Amino acid sequence: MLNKKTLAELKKEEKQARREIILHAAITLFSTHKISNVGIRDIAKEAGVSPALIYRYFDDRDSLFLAVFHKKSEEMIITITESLEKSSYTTPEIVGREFVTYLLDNDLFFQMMTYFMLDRDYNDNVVSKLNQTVREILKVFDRAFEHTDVVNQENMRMYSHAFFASLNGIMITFHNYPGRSEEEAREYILSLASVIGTQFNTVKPLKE
Amino acid sequence: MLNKKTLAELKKEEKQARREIILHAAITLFSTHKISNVGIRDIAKEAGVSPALIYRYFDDRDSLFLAVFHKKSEEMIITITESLEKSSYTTPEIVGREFVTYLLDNDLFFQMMTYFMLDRDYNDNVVSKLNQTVREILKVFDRAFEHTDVVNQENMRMYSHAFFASLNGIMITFHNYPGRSEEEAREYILSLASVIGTQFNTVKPLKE
DNA sequence: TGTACATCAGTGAACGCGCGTTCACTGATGTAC
DNA sequence: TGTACATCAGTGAACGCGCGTTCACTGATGTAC
Repeated sequence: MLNKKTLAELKKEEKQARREIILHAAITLFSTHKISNVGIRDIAKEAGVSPALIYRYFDDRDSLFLAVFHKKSEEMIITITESLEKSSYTTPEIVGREFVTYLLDNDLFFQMMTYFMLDRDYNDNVVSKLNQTVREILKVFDRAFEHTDVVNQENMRMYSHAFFASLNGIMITFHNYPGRSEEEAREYILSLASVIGTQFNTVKPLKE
Repeated sequence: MLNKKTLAELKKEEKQARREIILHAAITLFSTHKISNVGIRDIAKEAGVSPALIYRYFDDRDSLFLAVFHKKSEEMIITITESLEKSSYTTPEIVGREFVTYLLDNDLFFQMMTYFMLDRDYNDNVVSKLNQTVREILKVFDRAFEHTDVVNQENMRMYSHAFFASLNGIMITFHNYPGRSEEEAREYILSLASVIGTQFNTVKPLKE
């Protein structure tokens, strides 16, 4: 009986392991190629399996892509959270620089985020998991505004959202800004993130 | 002689007119479908011509798309500029609301802007025309900061860029935010734009 | 004015390629008696 | 322990579709003599 249970568990773990292998292959390719240029055949080849096998582990292409995004999001949240916990206090500017630095150093997470932000016609299943992931990301930002002197909770979330969106915008707008080297773009983006962060350090109330 | 000249001119105008017909067909389709779902055949059909004909007027698909973006950008710049000239003074908050309102009312311009911002592997010709267009758009924002008390010209442009990028980010991040109706999303985006605009009305200097 | 030729807009079909997904099948492992 | 059957991971090829672009061709108009 016990033996049977263990075997079933091993089976399950094995399946999970194979899923991870496919995910890992996808991540490898996404890191070295444009996401939209990576196909199921490529991932299968990289993972050393047949294309058809992928459909035993993922419903479809979108689900696989979303799984990668979810995985990368979790990594991001852990990294940023740990990094912020090291310092005794948190300001929007600090969170902003931290987040943007992370985006610059982890292009894949950034690419996946924009990929899902812009091309929205997924099935319900994908959309609902996507929301969950986005909400988790936003929580990191909410915390940056917890100790500012904003009137109420609702306002706090608005500032947090505005800040998060602004940083995304800076990345999207200037990431590939032409005529600049990668290093120059990086510097400029960090400067702009500081500009925004500074404006948010002590938030100004909206006109009533 | 004079007659000949006129005929040549008419010929040229005629060619320009046909180009416009194709552009107009593209705009019609882009306005009612997702940009990435509109193909050359669709545009040709809408314009009432053969697909092959389009290649007499545009180098390739990207060039046609870019021409649409350029046209829409010019419209945007004119509309915003005229609107701003009506009021006696300009603040970042006013420009911000104006711009975001325009984006919300003119989805096509917004879609094209993000389309070109994210998928950057065009040929040199397209890239250079794209830059030109983006620079023209940025000028509108530079003007919003001309009368703020920023130290120097270089700083001014940084604030202008940060502001522009922030508004884009708000649109991109919350345009399709799920669980909200279109009207709710619109309200929320305008609120966030105001939050950002307010922060920028009197810009705070960066730490030295 | 008439004729031979050049030019060029325009066309529909075809090329060529990519890609998500499915199909029919194999082979190994597990299960029931 | 042995045998018949079920289950299921896994496969390579094929399906089906879309789509940017080009090809070979037509027909009208302009040009030179």
